[in-house]
Amino acid sequence: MTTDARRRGPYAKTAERRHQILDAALQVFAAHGYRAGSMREVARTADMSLSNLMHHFRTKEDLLLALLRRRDDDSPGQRTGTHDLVADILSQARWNQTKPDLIALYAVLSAESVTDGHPGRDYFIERFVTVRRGFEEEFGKLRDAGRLRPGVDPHMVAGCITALWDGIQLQWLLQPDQINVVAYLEAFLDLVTLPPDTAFIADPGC
Amino acid sequence: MTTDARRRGPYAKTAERRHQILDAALQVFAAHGYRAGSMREVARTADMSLSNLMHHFRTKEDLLLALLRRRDDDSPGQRTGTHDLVADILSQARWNQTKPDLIALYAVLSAESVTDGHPGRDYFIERFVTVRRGFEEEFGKLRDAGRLRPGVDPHMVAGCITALWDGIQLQWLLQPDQINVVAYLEAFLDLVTLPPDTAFIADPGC
DNA sequence: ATTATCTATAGATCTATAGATAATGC
DNA sequence: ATTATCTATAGATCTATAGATAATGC
Repeated sequence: MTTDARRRGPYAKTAERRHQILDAALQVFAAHGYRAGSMREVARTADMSLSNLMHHFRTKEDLLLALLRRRDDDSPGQRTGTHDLVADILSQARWNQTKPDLIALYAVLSAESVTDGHPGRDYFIERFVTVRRGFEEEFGKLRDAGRLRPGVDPHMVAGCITALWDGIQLQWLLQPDQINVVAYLEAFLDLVTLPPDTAFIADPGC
Repeated sequence: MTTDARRRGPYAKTAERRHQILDAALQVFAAHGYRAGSMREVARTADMSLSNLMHHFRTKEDLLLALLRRRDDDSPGQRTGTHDLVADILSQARWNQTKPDLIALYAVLSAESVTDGHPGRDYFIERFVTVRRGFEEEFGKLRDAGRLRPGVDPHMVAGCITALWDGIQLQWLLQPDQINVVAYLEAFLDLVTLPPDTAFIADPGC
């Protein structure tokens, strides 16, 4: 009844090897999407045999889910920096420009995930819920600090900035030289927020 | 030297047949994307043999491009209705909810088009340019009519609404019951525009 | 002795073509 | 006689497994 008592577990280098594989998968799925990206090419990119790849990740679906879950660990935490929401959003957007592969991965996979039987669907549903909820909370704080333009609803702003951000990054991926992601986000944030000092001026009304 | 003088051209029913095929392709590519959607399944959906399908569209790429180009003909013209831009945008958004297949097709293919060697890439680049330019012109008119909030740039609004619209539709495709596309668009438009009558009140300043 | 790695291959696709027959139009 | 349609198949994938050998750890 002892469920596999004599299991040894992964060797010392295995964690690093899996990390290398996920790096390769990121490249391949960003460049071709999940469906068109092949396990063979991931293996080739990671410099190993197909069988060895499939020893580490038993199915293609396992590989995708592991890749998606990794972001939630090693990404720079989506705005952990200062206590200024607007500045943090813009600095995250600036950082994104340095990782076009990562942006392409999420743009391509999130859209692909609406297709029939896509294994990433649940991940992206949950991710959108989480991201919107996080923004809503932070914009709520901003409103409480009197820094949100009157009448602006944190829930609406949260949904809008999530959608706007993804949408404008997609256009940027197609025309990197034509689209200034940061400028669009800044213009939108300017619309919904008030500058820190105006909080005093705005209150009395005119 | 006469370049094919004795060519007869397509038969009477051929145009309609091609239209049926494009309907099938819309279903298949919306449900699976371009790469994972197969010619076999398009043929099956259109109730014909694979070879017959490939007699009408010689390659899969031809089929995709024909499908993408068709939209520009038979869609309701992207806001031709009234002379009120805001109302037209919202009514178009409402109409979109009745065609989830069409929305999925464009969401999935536009993102897929950023992948290596995707045949739809040029189409989507041009489409985004056209859509943004159209919006910029229309929001420019709105500004000239004094209906744009002061300081709002038509170019920026054009880019923002294009991105926001696509982004929020993607979230709607994943969670149709949670996401109200029209409400988000309306909230954004409320931010950038002034109600028709306030134009008189707003001018003098306070 | 267990894990990591390899070569080889099974079985299921997929796009595209070859080559035939049926339907349509000059 | 040309176009529309079919069955059959070539050739190139792809995921996953079988079964062997090399490396690591108890």
